[in-house]
Amino acid sequence: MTAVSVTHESPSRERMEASILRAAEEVFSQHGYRGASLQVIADRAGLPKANILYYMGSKQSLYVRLLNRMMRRWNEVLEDITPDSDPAAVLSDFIRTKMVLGQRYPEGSKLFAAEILAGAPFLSDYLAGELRDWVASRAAIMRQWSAQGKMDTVDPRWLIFLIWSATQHYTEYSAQVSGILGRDALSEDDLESISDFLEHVILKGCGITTPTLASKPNIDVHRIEK
Amino acid sequence: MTAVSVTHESPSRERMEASILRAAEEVFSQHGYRGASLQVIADRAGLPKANILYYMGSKQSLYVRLLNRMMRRWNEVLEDITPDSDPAAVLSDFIRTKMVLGQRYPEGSKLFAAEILAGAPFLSDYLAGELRDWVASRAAIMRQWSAQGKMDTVDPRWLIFLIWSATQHYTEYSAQVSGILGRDALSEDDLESISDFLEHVILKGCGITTPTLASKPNIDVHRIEK
DNA sequence: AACAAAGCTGACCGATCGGCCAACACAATC
DNA sequence: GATTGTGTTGGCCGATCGGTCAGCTTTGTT
Repeated sequence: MTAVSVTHESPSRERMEASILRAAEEVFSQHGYRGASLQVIADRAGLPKANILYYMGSKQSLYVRLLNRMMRRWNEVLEDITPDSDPAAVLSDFIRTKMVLGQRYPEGSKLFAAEILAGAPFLSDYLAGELRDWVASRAAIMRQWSAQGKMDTVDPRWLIFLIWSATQHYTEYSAQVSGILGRDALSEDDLESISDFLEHVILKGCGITTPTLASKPNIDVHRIEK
Repeated sequence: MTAVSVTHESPSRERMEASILRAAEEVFSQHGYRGASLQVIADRAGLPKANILYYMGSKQSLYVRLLNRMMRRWNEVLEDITPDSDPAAVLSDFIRTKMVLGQRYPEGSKLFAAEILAGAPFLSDYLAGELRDWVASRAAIMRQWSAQGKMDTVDPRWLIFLIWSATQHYTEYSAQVSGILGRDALSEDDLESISDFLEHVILKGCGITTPTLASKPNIDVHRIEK
């Protein structure tokens, strides 16, 4: 033992666990909890199956660990929002951050999607607890924006769901999107174009006018607001 | 043999197959192709496992049959669209029809979602063929709408994806939605409210003004942008 | 050098997987 | 009443599932 720390792990163990988590995320995201097998995960990580269980204990604890990691990654979003915030800036940032997160963690996003599809057996507490509170608090602020005339009076919960679904679509349905577009993956330009489109439609659709965006033409012209 | 027909099946066989398909759709939609087991499907249908294979041949042919059935159900959508159509009417109908279809076939929608998540192993040909053409033809018409000044110049492909994702979200993520809203399922009023919201935001966001909708209030405010 | 602890893995466990088949039930035809 | 074709199913097959364990190697401490 090199350090007195009890909680900290050795560097080699960390590296090993990271490679297992990476492989497991790929397999779970494609086939869900029941459809994934430890043997396939082990093969993809280049390790014997018993080694996976040595580090992770069980299939379930490995899966739960991946879920928790993904939930943590999403927590950075829409944190600093107040009744005094500018809706245009906040929602634009929300949309773009979500798009970036989806591109940064495609497997994690799909993992989450598969968990929800299965009926959220491991996430039901989180959804009805933490996440519900998160939505409720943001919705309350958006309602104040509407009352202040900063935007149309729309149900903020539907707005949040709209942004979630529209952005996640491009990671979780990447097979469909790339099949239709005839590309293997989305390019940087595609992502920029999509983000611009979503910002334009959603902000305008919610009646959010912004001086910084007023001069911005729709989509087909290349200009950045200043 | 009662009838001369070769293609037609006996009523009892049809009833049996229908009950198998119903049970299989539930299981496949929750756990995906690999995660589903014939034993579970058989139990849910109240039949011995061998009976499933007698009627369906194999797990794969049962799965493919469900996929094809779901693709057929979706074909009714956005069929009658021309450059002369009214974008407001067409897109409003598109949004509402998609919402209704999602509610009518929730398991089928989830089945499709799981297939895409897995990388669309059984649907890649369909996506890159039929569906791509479908999108391309609709997109071409929408571009004409833009050229005619009927709507903003946006990429119609992103618009189609937006409507797909926003509507499908409420069936495929029903576990998340109901967890957050604290309900077991969405009510009729919820669905009406969501449809109104999506129509409002998307049409307005695309710069589509409509006389037929002018009398319709947005959620609560009586004013439509001019 | 001796010992202990941690890392590692082949072999094995009972359960379950998709699929096959022989045996049987049953109705219609001759 | 014998024959034939369809429906039905228990039992079995080899493969694979998640998980355990004994026993090996490697590393660190004294």
